[in-house]
Amino acid sequence: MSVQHTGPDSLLTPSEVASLFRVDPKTVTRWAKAGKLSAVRTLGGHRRYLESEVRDLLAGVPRQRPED
Amino acid sequence: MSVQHTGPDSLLTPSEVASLFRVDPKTVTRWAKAGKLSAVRTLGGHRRYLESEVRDLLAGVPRQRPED
DNA sequence: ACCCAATCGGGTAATTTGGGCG
DNA sequence: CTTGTCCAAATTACCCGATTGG
Repeated sequence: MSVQHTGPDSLLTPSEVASLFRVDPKTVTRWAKAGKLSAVRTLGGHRRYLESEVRDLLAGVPRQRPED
Repeated sequence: MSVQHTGPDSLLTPSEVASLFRVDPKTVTRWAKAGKLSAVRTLGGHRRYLESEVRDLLAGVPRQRPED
């Protein structure tokens, strides 16, 4: 039996994230490129986003920023 | 004499790998055919993947590529 | 031997990527 | 500076019937 890890990092596709934010998928890509959103890459280069992080962002939770 | 392996060689099914990457199981098959992912074959021809390798790939660890 | 979900194959739509432009 | 759109190329998703796994 395998135990579920503490961090269930379910992934979202670009279009799914885009729909949640009511934005074009390309915009989500820009956020990832800008480091505003962390992304996992498929072996083909497509991005998958952490659902937990997206939910936090949608809820208005500010992302951990490098010290100013 | 020991036949000890250097690492845990637990195997994952195509659908398990697909879930981890949030892709279709067929896509995982293409990765294997493309040599991006090493696969073990069952006697019936079904593929099984190395958990350790999959975890490395998910973490962004580039695969050791055959010499060009 | 039976059941049924999963994984073969192939083929064809739908997404995604990246760059550049407005 | 951020977002939306156009384009071509690459990657991925869904369709089928047949075989395999447990």
